[in-house]
Amino acid sequence: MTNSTRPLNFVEKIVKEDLDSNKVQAVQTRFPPEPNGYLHIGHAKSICLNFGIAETFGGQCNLRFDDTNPEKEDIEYVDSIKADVEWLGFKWDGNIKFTSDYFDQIHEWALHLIKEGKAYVCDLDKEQAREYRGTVKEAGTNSPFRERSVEENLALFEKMRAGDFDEGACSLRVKIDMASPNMHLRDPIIYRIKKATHHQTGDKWCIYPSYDFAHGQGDAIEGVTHSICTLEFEEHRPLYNWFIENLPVPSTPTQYEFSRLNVNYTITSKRKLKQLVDENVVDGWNDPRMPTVSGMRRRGYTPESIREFIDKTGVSRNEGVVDVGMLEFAIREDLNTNAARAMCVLHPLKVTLTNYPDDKKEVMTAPGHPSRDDLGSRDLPFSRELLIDQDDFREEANKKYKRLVIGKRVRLRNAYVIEADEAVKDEAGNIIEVRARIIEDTIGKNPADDIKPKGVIHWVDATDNVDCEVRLYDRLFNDASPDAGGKDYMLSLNPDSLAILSGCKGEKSLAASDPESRFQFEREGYFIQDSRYSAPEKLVYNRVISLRDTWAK
RNA sequence: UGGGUCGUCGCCAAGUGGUAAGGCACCGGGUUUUGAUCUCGGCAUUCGUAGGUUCGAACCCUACCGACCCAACCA
Repeated sequence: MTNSTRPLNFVEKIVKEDLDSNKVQAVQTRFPPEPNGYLHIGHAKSICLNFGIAETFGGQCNLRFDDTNPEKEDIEYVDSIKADVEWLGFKWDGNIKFTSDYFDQIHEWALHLIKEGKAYVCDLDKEQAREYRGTVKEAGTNSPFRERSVEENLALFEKMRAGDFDEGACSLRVKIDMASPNMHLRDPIIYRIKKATHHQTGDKWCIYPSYDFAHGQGDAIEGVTHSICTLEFEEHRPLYNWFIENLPVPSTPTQYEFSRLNVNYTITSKRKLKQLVDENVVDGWNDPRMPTVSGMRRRGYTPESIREFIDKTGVSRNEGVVDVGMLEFAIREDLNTNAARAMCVLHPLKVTLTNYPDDKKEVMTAPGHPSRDDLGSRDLPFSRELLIDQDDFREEANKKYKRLVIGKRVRLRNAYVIEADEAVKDEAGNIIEVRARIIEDTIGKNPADDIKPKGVIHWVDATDNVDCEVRLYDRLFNDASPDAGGKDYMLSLNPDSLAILSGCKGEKSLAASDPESRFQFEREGYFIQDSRYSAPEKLVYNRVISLRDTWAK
């Protein structure tokens, strides 16, 4: 949600000014992904910006697939992108658009340019074209095919279209300036031969327009007023404008650039993310450790938290790196107020309450949330044998340790205060059981002798509980900038990014919970059932994020 | 000896000639049956550096330094 009190970002200011000055009547934006991969957190920023602006200024935002390269694109991606945009909570206006919807029009515009003497078919191959283009510091040279006649160009382009040439044999170029300091203006290629089947147009075409020759035109056709993209397209803007000025387009959109989102300890490059998937470093594009929208969704992030994170992170032209801590803060903030509480013991250790009758059973009642009555309450069976976490017991400890210690007391959350008497060990010396006593009449009140416990620990009944598997995630990379300066990010993978704990014991109420609902396992963190592996007979929980821990080990 | 863009607290980010918002992180106090939450307080005499203009500059000018982008028939 857009925070109404925050100042407008620079793009919003431009939109507001254009609206106030009547430069535009209504704002029209678009989110233009290429369907060649899954959406990640960086795309989420673009989505929030484009849809967000339309929303706050009463305009519209289209979803348009920029599908000018059939070799890299696939319908699978089209579907996942649609699902991700919707999940994030945005609705595009009208039908979904495809740049390929405009191929006929774009083709006509290519013809228009040829007739105007502004475009020509060039027979230079890739390598030759590169040589003629010059370098970033040296001017290029005109192609020897630059002065072909309009008739010849028309005929040649038609042969390209008809499939008479092999891929790479020639291309259609626009005649601008081979000496321009801007490389994109050195007679850019606007149509190339690709004998590939397109996911939308099938085999209708064997020539496809380039990004530069399609994007702005698509914007113009859709009446996009503000074409928002990332900084690397800045140098394309003169070309973008050139086409808008030299073609009889129906409207005149303007391109604005903002800096893309970078998050430390994270990579956001489709190619690199794909490598993690292909090499099975992760469990697919939606692995809970992936910065993809689908991965974050499976991890347990809420759409609200992602939108909030992006809002707090701002929009500017500064190339910065946002601390993952901000993302973690956003999801903790959301889940703290919205997730129901529950108890789950991750590393069970048996506690026998020696002064509690073997045949006695009680049912404790605990609130679903400390401050939200609407989240109801839950019943917690309690008996002589309980389970607590191994980390919550020590035979002896210093005063800083606020959990169970022999001879000391601790509060069992939502139940009695207990005092430990002895630790039972196996032959190897491992503690396998703690023998303790309850202090009578301490439910909801302090001990009568006024010796108050220092801490509170969570627990679960030793038999009346639900078994589950818990997956603890940590950052995928140990390096804050895994791929900076051409570093090999595969070398900084965190070997401990996933820890699978089996035999965890959760409180009884979990068995009946909705697979989609998120919980705070008290004193541990926030969890959600894993959409891939969890089943009613075998619950699997993903840890979304741990609780903030100032005690820090 | 090309062009473009950017440099405000550890991180993100307002401010655009009138004397440095906010968030994250961090550090303290209080509350607390989650070492959580909540709450109170602290946290840039300084805006990449050096000059200049001005009564007054982070904002204007000049030079310098640093970072990023551009030589796919990718987007």
